[in-house]
Parts: sequence; C-alpha cells; structure tokens
Amino acid sequence: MNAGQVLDVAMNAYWQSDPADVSVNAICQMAGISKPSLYREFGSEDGLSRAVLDHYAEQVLSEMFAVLHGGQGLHKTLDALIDFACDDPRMETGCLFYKMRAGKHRLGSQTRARVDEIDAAAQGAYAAFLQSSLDHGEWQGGMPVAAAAKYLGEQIALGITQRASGEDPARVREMLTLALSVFTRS
Amino acid sequence: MNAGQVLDVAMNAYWQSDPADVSVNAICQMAGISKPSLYREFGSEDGLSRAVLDHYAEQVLSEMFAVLHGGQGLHKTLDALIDFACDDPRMETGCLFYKMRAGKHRLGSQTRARVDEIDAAAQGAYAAFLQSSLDHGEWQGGMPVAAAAKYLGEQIALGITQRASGEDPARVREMLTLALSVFTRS
DNA sequence: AGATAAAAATACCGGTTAGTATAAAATGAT
DNA sequence: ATCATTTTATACTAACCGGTATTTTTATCT
Repeated sequence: MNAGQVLDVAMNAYWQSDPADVSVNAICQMAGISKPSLYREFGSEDGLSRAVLDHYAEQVLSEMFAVLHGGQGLHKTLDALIDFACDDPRMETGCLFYKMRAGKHRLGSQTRARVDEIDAAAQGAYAAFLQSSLDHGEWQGGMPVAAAAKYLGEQIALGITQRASGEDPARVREMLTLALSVFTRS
Repeated sequence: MNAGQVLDVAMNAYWQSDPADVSVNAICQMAGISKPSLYREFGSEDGLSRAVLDHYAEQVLSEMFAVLHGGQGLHKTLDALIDFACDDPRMETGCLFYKMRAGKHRLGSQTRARVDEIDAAAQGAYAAFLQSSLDHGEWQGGMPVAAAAKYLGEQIALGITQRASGEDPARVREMLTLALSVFTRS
C-alpha cells in the first residue's frame, strides 16, 4: 500500500462524509496501514489533509477549471457548470473542497492555507471567464466582474451542497438556472 | 443561575462559534454551574441543544417570520430580508439555526428533529409570502411557489453565512440583491 | 439549634482523539 | 546464513469527550 493509494482512500473517506468526522485511526484502518506509517508519510493530520486536498484539486477541481477556460461561450459554459453541479455522479456526496471550506476553522494551518489559495484561484477563474464573456458582448455586465465572479462561484457551491444534502437534483437545477439567469437575460 | 440564564449562555456560545465546537464542560464553566446541574435540567447534550434551538427560534427567528407575515408587499419585504441578512448586528456571527442545519448530522435526534420542523416552517412562511405576492400581482411567478420559496430561503441563508465568514457586508448586499432581482424584474 | 432535603463540587467512568515509543517481524545486503 | 535496516504491530501517552456516582456543602423546616 503506497502513499498514492492511501491518499485515494483518505480522499474518498473525507469526501463521502466530512473531514471533521473521519479520524486518522479510521483512515489507517481503511487503508490497512499502521499509524506510524501514516505519520512517517504525511507528518501530521494536517499534512495528510493538505495532501488529500492537493490530490482532490488536481483530480477533480481541475475539470471545473477546464470548463471555465474552455472558451465555449457564456451559455454553454453556464450550462456545463449547472450540469456538473446537478448531474455529475462524483458530486453526489458534495464537493470535498467546499466541505473543507465550510469547516475551515477545524482544519490545520497548512490545509487551511491551501483552501484559501484554491478559493482565490477559483474566483480568479470565474472572473476571467466573466471578463471574457464581457469582452465578447455575451454578458451585459452592470456590476463589478469580481463581485459577479464571487456570486457565480457561490451559487455553484450552493447547488452542489444542496444536492449533497439530499435535495432533488431537478429542483437544484431549477434553482441554479434561476440564480444564473441574471447573466443571460438581455 | 437559573435555567433561562444557562440557556442564554449556551445559546450565545453555540451561536458565536458552532454547536459542534462547544462542549458541555465549556458551557458549565461559562455558566458557572456544575455538570450534574446541567444534566438535571436538560437531561442530555441533545436536550440542551434542543432547548437552545427553541430559545433561539422564539427570540430571533420569530422576527424573521414577522417580517414575512408583515404584509408589506414584495419590494419592502425583500428589502427588509436583505437588511436583516446584511446589517442586523445579531447576524454578524451568522445564524445559529443555519449553523445547526449545516452540521445536522452532528446533532442529537431531538435537536435534529426540531431543525427539520423549523426548516419546514420557514419554507412554509416563504411560500405563503410569495403566494401573497403572486395574488397581489407583484410577482409574475413563472415557477412553482414551493421552488421559489426554497430558492429565496437558501439565498438568505447564503448571504448570512457569507457575512459570518468575513465577507464585506456591502458585497453580500450586492450579491443578495442580484439573487433576489429575479423576483422583481417585470 | 438540629434534623432533613436539595443542590452543588468533585472525582470518576469508559471511550475517543492525535501523536509516539517500543518491540517484534519482515526485508535486504553481504 | 547472519547481520543490519526498515517496516510493522502493539501499546502507550495526555487530553478531551459525554455522562454519572459520591461526597460535601448549602438551604429549609420544625
């Protein structure tokens, strides 16, 4: 059982329930490794959750960034975001990043810092996407790009979180479509 | 130190940080009472948090319900909700009910049941408000009242939560105004 | 004042947490 | 095969959790 496999086990455990509800003991048991081995590999619980977050970022979040940078235009990109939030089976139990962000105060300093970095990167990606839409005349603007980017990101986060809490995906789609309609009305 | 005072201490402790991060030991210490006293009064941690939630509902949430039932019309009521979320000093550290709802799986069964009851009552209040707006021709509808009520409630919750996490109240207002503009555009 | 009942303080229980020291076992090199 | 190194399992620490049993203090009533 190498480090990458342990990372996968920990990621899925954190992802399915909540980082705050999964102990290092439980992860060792699930991964079939000893506690000293885990601590030799990751140093601390904070080191582990930080590594898990990095793993999650390059394995899952990268897809969301790819959608934003895909240059598919305003409508198609918003639809793709809505599809991702409402239909992607991987988001059925929520987004690990949003779970970590929601319980940020319970994380160690390393992991918390990474959360902030990723949050800033996500806002930047949303902002670049909206700026591009503005430049192409697809979006009328009317408010600062940064504020709109924050709004867009939070709506996606809200949709994913609601779906993870058992809300009917069709209703989530309904609400998300309504929330994002502010970008596409002429 | 009577039960009501203990309830106040516990409510503010839960409210300021998070119910999951405040132990009964800490509450006993803050309230200056012994642990057996607390258990004699409330039976269990679940009983305490349930009592705190009831206390919070009749002391704080009742005001929000009053706004919804005030019959002030669509615009004024939405503005009042936005004001409450963005400016009410009591919401500076968030809404205890939303904190409990977000960490529902960590609550005892009694408290969890109360959370569900209050959530249903809130959705009902939002729905009644929107139905009234529809009847008065202030809102064009175009979607099921229940879905719109859910949307409205979640947007308020999002605004309050964002403000509690340190977001600039002016920006929260900006986003909330944008999110609720879907109800007031002709 | 003295007996009695209520309340409180204290200490304790079993369990779980993150993290580590130690000892046993498996691996690898010569 | 024997020695050295590394990994492992196990056991442990100290702190905290929710909850309780016991004892001490306080208050009340006659």
